[in-house]
Amino acid sequence: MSEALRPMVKSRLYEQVLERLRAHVTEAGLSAGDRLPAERDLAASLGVSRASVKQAIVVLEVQGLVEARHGGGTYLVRDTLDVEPVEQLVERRKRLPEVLEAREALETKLAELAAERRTDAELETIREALDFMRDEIDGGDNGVEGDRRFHAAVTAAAHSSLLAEFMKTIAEQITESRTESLRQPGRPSRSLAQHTAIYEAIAAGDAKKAAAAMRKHVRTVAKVRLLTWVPED
Amino acid sequence: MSEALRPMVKSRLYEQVLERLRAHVTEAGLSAGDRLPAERDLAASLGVSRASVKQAIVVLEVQGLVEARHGGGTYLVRDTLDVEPVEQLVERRKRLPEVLEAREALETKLAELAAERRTDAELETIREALDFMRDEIDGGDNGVEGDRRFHAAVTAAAHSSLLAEFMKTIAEQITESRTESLRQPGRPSRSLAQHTAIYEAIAAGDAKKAAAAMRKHVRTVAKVRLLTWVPED
DNA sequence: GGTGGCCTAGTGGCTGAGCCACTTGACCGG
DNA sequence: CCGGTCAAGTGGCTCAGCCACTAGGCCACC
Repeated sequence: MSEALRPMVKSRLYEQVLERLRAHVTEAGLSAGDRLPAERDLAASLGVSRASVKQAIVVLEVQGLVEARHGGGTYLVRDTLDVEPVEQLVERRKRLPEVLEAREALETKLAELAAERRTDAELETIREALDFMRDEIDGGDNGVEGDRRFHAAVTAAAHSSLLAEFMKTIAEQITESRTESLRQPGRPSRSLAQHTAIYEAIAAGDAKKAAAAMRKHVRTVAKVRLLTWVPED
Repeated sequence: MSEALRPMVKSRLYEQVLERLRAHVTEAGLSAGDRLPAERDLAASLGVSRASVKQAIVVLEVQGLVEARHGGGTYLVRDTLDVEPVEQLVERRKRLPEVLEAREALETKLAELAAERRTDAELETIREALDFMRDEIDGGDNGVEGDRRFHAAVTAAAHSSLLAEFMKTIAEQITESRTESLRQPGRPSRSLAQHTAIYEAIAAGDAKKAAAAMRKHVRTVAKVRLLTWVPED
């Protein structure tokens, strides 16, 4: 596998402008309310066209970091142009332990809510996911798809779009840990048992037991993941 | 009152283009992988300059909704251009019950982690917040600022930037419920007692007890809030 | 019948010049 | 001192055009 299939992402010009802009704000020690240089000046000093500067400013505008006043200049909204969005936070691999903590917090509550609110149809969907996982495992697979469906179904049954949204932001990282966890010998069948326990608590409408079962399950996954954890960079 | 103080939010042109673009994708039934019309065609059919179309596309690009390939066209990454960011979700007032659910999920875990990880300095900060709240209440105030500081200190002591980030997205809503809760007669002193219990569990390093105390506290707040809850729109 | 190279139309990336609308602040007359 | 005016500065937007790159058809060659 050579470097032939490298990322090869040619940085767009406005991205470079963005970086220079952030650097400028930091170096010049600008803070909220301060005015940025005029677009024309920025274009000239950065050696790019005004259109490219404009694109960068538009990006900062939609991110709420800057406010452009027609005829009055462009102003900083915060003390920095650096964005620390959840997405970026999640990017860092070393944050995986944090992701698993967050998962425990969220899914425990989701299981509790699901036990209280699930409709019969939603319960059926959860059951189907469980069956699917069982079939996968019986067929020699590790049941990762059934696992995914199960948790998705529980999340849906909890009827909390806010918690669901939080889950979505860490979904990718969870997928990683799921795959890794289920690769451990003997894990799939034990995982199925844990899922079954969660299902039964939700079916019975026992919120407390559902939460406890989910917590136990998630902690098991986290433990496996942490054992194989190797700090990076 | 004339129309003099109209909304006055002059929508930037690229924002209008953005809307038209989203509408087009929906109406034309485009899905992931499909190609958008060429920039020149879009500019012509929307009656704007190519630069404005470009700004809109740049916005979609940084949001990861679209992928522009130099010389190869611009392609949809998902089935829609609509974004449902957490912020937007939180905006809706009717979601407040969900916010309180999320708060319980997050803060319970935060208290647990704080009990395990807090440094002595962080514990001291939590204690100071508690003292501050007591002084406020003794002075006839409702202790809302001390309350805020307390939860902020616990969040910091948990050392989980991801959970902290989630808390930040619902911070504003929590402030509302906090104020409303502490306005109830007799609430401030009872709230102080609950906070003290949380503090002691964290001080003792008892994660389980800290989580339980925090859960109880948050549920009390949620209950008050829900009692005064009046569905809107 | 492939197979590989070439060529061209189409497309995004970017520029430069320019006009308009709006803001700001200094200047001037009362 | 006040109020109006005006010019410079600034963002909003357009137009026309060049370049770099991609995709797909075409053709010569094997």
